[in-house]
Amino acid sequence: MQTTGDQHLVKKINKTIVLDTIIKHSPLSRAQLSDMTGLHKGTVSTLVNELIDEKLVYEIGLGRSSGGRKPVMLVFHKTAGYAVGVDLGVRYILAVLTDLEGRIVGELQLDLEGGEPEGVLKLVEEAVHSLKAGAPPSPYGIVGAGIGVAGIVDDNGIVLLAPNLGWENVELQRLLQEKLGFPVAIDNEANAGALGELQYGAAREASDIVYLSVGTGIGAGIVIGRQLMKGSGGFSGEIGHTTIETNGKKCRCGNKGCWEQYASESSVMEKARTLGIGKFDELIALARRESPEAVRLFHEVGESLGIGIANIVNTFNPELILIGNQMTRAEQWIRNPIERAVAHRSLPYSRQQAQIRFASLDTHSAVLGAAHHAISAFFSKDRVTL
Amino acid sequence: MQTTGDQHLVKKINKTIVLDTIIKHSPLSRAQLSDMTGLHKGTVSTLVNELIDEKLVYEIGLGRSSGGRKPVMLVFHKTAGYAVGVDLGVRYILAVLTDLEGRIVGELQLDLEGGEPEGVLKLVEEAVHSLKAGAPPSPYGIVGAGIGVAGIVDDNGIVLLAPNLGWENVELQRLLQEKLGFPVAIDNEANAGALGELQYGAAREASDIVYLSVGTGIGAGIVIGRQLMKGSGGFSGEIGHTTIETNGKKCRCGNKGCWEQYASESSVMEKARTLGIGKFDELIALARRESPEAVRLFHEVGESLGIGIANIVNTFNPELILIGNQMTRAEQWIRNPIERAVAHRSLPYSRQQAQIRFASLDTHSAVLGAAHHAISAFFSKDRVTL
DNA sequence: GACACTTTGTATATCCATTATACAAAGTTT
DNA sequence: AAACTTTGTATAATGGATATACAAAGTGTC
Repeated sequence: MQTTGDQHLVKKINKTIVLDTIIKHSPLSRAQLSDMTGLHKGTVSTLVNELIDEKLVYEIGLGRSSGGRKPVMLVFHKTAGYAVGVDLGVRYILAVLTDLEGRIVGELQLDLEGGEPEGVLKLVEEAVHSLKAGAPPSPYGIVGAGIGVAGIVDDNGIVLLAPNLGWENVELQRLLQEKLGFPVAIDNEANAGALGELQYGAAREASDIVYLSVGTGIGAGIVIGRQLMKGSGGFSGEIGHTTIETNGKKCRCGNKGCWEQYASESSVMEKARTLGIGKFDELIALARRESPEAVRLFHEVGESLGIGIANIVNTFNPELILIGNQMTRAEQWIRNPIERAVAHRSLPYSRQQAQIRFASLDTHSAVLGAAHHAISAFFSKDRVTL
Repeated sequence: MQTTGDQHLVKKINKTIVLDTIIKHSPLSRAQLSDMTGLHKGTVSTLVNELIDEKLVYEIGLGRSSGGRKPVMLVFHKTAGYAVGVDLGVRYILAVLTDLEGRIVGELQLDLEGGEPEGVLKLVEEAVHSLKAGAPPSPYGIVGAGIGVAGIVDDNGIVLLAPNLGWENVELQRLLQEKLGFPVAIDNEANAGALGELQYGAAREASDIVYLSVGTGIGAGIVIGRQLMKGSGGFSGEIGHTTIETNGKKCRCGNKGCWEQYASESSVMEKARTLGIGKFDELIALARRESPEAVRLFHEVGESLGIGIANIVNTFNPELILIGNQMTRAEQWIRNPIERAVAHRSLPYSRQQAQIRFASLDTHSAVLGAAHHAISAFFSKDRVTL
């Protein structure tokens, strides 16, 4: 039994349009809203007044006249509530408190040494509580938390497998939600990153993008029509395990020649270790000092990255490919090799439209995406889009 | 200025729901419709009566009583109009006339030897006219034509490149529409095939599928949430040119190690030629007679197909992968090698959900998908879905 | 067969969004 | 100061959906 149409639905649709327009273009008058949305003046008035009652919008006073009565300017009440975003990495927990526009108002980072789910959960809980304590008073309080996890997450917020954390079948969503007392949403780290860039970063204007989280492994957050493509079980984007070398290096996953064996941070570090370099930071530092070996390693990983990116270009015809996570730090050395490989290996028509860029939110793509997930869940009750 | 909500929209939404339900479950009474859709009895009555006026639905008489007044049974008027589907292959033109439910009521096939767009267009036009002449009289007549082309097609129905036809920048949609006098829709062959299987074939119940057209090359029609994923310019699905062997065989596209160099019909035939076999039919015949060489060739191509399919499984997490076009004919020899390769090379969670099957419409996936495109365009004026 | 009960489908009233119209308030321009 | 503009609200009209009542046409039971 699908959702049918009635007046209530119409109102939801129009209210969504009005609120979205205010969020995107405020400050704005009712008259301007009517012009921009095509809704009748009276309709806009009614809806805006309801939004004001709900504390989601408020009036900031009069604007400039253009030959008549001065308009009352409206703005989105971005501090009507706050959201928490958590990036649950392998070696760290990064947590932020944001307002409803995704602006960071509190941040907290702590190191992690893997460990049992219970212990890590405790730490996450503490981090969230401490951020919550720092949140200014607001009508809605903390509207929810979003967590981005470096692992495979299913539709029910269960972490099926997080190899680098050593987790299997952890009911993260349920456990955290019980402890925190507000809604919790779980996503994998690449999807969270894609959401973050889509909403607040380099992909704000884009529609079809692929966000690549290049760290220990390679994961993709795939966005089609500004919506995450999650796959039938929520497992899509495990693109690091696609084969780019039929009889290539063995991978932990059981396959041979997986992309991430050639293009991930781990794959560079494996080679770097033969040069006596143990940490990614050191390798970056070496490359900065123009060490030919370090630069060569990055050139190699860049070419390998380019191969997989060309595959993405041919498969998805996206308008934008964003490279995120640790590997962004090597941008200056890998950019050219990537572009060369893509130029050689992708089809002209798709390549023309595909921009390749680096994540603009830096290390914060995933954590902001997670926060956005919470914010969007908060609004989703009253939202309908066509 | 987005579409806003009003009563007209509500009516469209509900009418769409009612018509879709009738199409899917007819024969059906108004009372049953009310139950199934959740719409009020009176609303259903009004909408059904309008659909009857529009000749899209009619009453076939009384049904069984279940302890009260007998219901009036309604059915979709599937012959209220007809659609034309054309599969414009490299060596043939296959055209069908279908009713509004996609059932074939006329078919026509002719050989093609490549050639200039003008000549081919003329042939297509003649084929369509001859099918149109055979269509029974109906309220709406021919509602439109859909064409599936073996090449790269953009959003405006321009065939940017059809290497095997030798075409470049042919304004197929405009040219045909002018000549035929009814709406024409152009798709590439893989997208058309995906649509066909989605609507009338093995994917009728599925939501996220990848249809692989494995012929001269390999193209994919990617369906997410029962919608074609077209990419930002309409060029998505050129999956045959993804790299599975970094330094592999050279491809016409300029890349090395493209999947279709190992897993397409052409790639098998290239090997077959060294055995003195010139036609795919011969190779199939040989394999039927259990020729070890022929069977070995198919085993090899099966394994290669499996590699790319595993990549698809990991990337998309689809519920269904359909293998279509010429290669379906080798099903009995390639099925096991494909499954073995996928089992070795894809991640367990995604693999569990991914069924791999062969196109159930056989050689007609694309032509029926093309016809469906025309039908759905005809209905789209009055359709809104949430 | 009479009676009670069900089921179907329509007719009419009510509800509630939007739009249309009118208008008051508060500007600018000449 | 007078004429015109612009903004925002109040009230009526419009057109959908739902709610209610009811007639028509069944079934089942004694």
